[in-house]
Order: sequence, then structure tokens, then C-alpha cells
Amino acid sequence: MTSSLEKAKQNPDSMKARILTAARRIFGEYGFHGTTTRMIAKAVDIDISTLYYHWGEKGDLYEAVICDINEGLRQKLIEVEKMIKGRPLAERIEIAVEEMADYLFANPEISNLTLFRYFTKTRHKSLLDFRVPEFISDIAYSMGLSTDRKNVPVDAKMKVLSIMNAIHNFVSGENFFRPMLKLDRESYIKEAKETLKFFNLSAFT
Amino acid sequence: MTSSLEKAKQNPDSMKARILTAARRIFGEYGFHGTTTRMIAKAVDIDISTLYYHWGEKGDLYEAVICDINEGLRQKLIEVEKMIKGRPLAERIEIAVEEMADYLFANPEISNLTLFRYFTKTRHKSLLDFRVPEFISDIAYSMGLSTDRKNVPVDAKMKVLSIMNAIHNFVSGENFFRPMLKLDRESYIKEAKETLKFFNLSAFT
DNA sequence: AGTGAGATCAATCAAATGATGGAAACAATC
DNA sequence: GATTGTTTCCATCATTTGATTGATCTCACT
Repeated sequence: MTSSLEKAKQNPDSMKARILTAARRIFGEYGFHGTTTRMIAKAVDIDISTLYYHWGEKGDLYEAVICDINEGLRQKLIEVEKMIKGRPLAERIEIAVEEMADYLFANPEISNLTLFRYFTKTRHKSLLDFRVPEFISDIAYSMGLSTDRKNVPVDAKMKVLSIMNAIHNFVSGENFFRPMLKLDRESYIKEAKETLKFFNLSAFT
Repeated sequence: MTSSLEKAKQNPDSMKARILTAARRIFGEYGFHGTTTRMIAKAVDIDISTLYYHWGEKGDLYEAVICDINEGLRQKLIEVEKMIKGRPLAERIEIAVEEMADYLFANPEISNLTLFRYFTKTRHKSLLDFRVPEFISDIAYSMGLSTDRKNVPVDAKMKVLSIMNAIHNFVSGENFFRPMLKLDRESYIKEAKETLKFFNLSAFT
């Protein structure tokens, strides 16, 4: 499955990759049950059977999307970890917030799909959530919340969950919160970052 | 619509109320598109047409559910506001976290449905979100983040959103996070409260 | 030009789903 | 007990939706 996904990503113009990209966006907007295979096919402007030819059943495509966003998130976290290594904590927080927020605001499907998976039952078993625990532990270690990378205490994990979710919330909630606050996109992102820094700097420095 | 809803709530054993209760739970678990009218009817052990007789189309029932949880949330917020009035800030935060967390952990559909509405498109217009802005302003005022109840600055609203969402996240995410952290329910709730207090006390005292 | 593997589409299926009409059961009133 | 209004269920519809089949199309290779 992963190899099939990697193959698709190698050539972003390939039909398989184009379908995956559209599926990411639409699954992210409407969720698993809110998305129909026809909606995706229409977005790519292909027949529905072409979609099935490339990805098989809807659930498999959805899993591929989840793998894809998880992979992207993992890459980004590694990148950020390198950027902040060795710096003082306050700086680490500022950089991490800036980088993660920029990345997720540019790819809101990631936040959408992540929260979707956290919060809703799918009426369709999908059992691939190995990644999240690693992420959490890695971030906890990287933030100095644990000395042992492999054995992170529960309260540290809870804090990391809280932080990650807070970012996802602002990204995914933009369509709802921004009109409510009467802000343009740029200001909204700025305010979101400020708020995230406010809580994290207060808590950890 | 609201009067119809109130009438239904007056007698919790009435068919209309029983349907509403089941609908709350199931919409909360599976979301709008993930829920079928048949699932709700089955939960109440009635024929599907009985459901339609009482509530009309699916979208109307969903809206009634949203109104219902909003009303409950509003009541609870008023109650909490009374409890904390006049106390020092740290105490206010502790009490508010305890109370809201207990309330939402006891009624997780509220958090589920709230987050659902924030984060996902419904492929079906429903335009009743007046309540949220008031809530936010009220809480901001009540936390001393604004001197003017009617004119709360954006950054204060963002902080309140962050706080409310953090609670919702732990409640709605329980099914995902708790197995991951290998905690029993009681411990999980305790850890969630601790984490929420940690961030809020750090930030505001 | 002919061949064949892979890609695409039109047409279609079966099941699920939202919704309804009308008959029956029930309850209150006279 | 008949009458009337309400509630419930059975049967059924029309659409949507996930999925497949078989026929075409494309194009590299000969």
C-alpha cells in the first residue's frame, strides 16, 4: 500500500497522484461519509470507474490519504526538530509554532483529517494509527518535557496532545472562526500564532 | 422550532424527546453524513416513519439537536459563571475547568457536535450559529480578559476559543487518546483536567 | 499496419438511504 | 360504543452511492 502511494507521489501529474490530491482535499472538507467517490472523480474530471481502477474501494483510498498526510506531517516534524535543535526553549517554541502553523495553514486537509480521525467513528474499520504515538513522544522529548525519548510520562504526552490539537483547531476552524472574528486570512493566521505562542511561552518558560 | 424542541424536552419519555436524545448521541458519534435516519430509529426501536412524523427531514432533526446542545451549554455556562463570581482568578479557573470538564465528559455529544460544526462542511446549509459568538464574549468577560462585555478584543476571543476547544478536544478525543495513553477513564479525565489547569494557570496567573 | 498492455469511459447493478402514503392501532371525547 | 384526532407501522418510491463489467481508446513496440 505504501509503495503504491509512493509510486503515485513520484509523478504528481500521474492520474493516481491527481486523484490522491483531490481526495485529500475533499475528504478533508467533508469527512469520510460526507465524501462520495463521485465528488472526487468530478474534481479530477474523470469517470468514477477510472478512480476505482487506480485506487480500489473508497476505504482504501481514504487510508492512502491518511498515510499520505501522516508521512507529510512526519517529514515536517523532522525538519522542524532540526531547525530548533540546540536553541533556547523560548526560541524553540516560537520557531516550532511558526513553522507548524505555516505548514498546516498551507495544507489544512492535514488538520482536518487528523481531527476527523480523533473525534469521529467511521462505520468502517481502519486500523492504522501507529504514527500518532511516535509523533507525540518525539515532540515531548524535543520540547524537553522528557529526558527519555522512549518512555515519556503521561502528563507530558497530554501536554503535547494539547499543543498539537490547539494548532489543528485554529487551522481547521478557520472557516468557522474567521468570519466570526471578522478577520482577513492574514490577520487570522497572525492572531492564531500569537495565541499559540502566548499559551506555550506562559506554560514552558 | 425552538418551541417544538422545548415541548419535547418537557416530557423526557415522550417519543419526540426519546428520538432527540438518541439523535444527539448518534449524530455526535458519526456526524451528520455518517448518521442515517434508520440508525436513529433503530436506537429508539421505532419505525423510521415515526421518526419522520415527529421531526420531519433529517436536516431539521439535526438542527434541533444543535439547538438542544447549545441550550444546554448556555445553561451550564451561566451556572458556572455564578459559581465563580467574586473569587480570585486562580480559583475561578480551577472551578471552571472542573465544572466544564465534568459536564462535557458526561455529555460528550456536546463536544463532538460542537467540533463537528467547527471543522466540517455539511453539504447541506444550516445557518444557526448565533450562539457561539455570545458564548465567547461572555467567557472572555468572565475571565477578566475584557472590561467591556460587549466589545471584547480579538486576542481575548482567540484565547477563549483556544481554551474551550482544548476541553472539547480531550472530551471528544477520549476514544482515540485514552487507549493510546493506556489510561482508564477516571485517570484520563483527571489527567485532562490537570493539563487544562496547567496551561490556563500558567497563562493567566 | 498490427499487436497487446494499460488506461479510460459509458452503462449498469445492488444496496443503502431519505422520504412518503395509507392502513392500522391507540387514546380521548362525546 | 361510536367518533375523532393522534401516533405508529408496513410497504414502497426515487435517488444516491459504492462498485463492476465490458467495450473502447492510447500508445509503445514490432
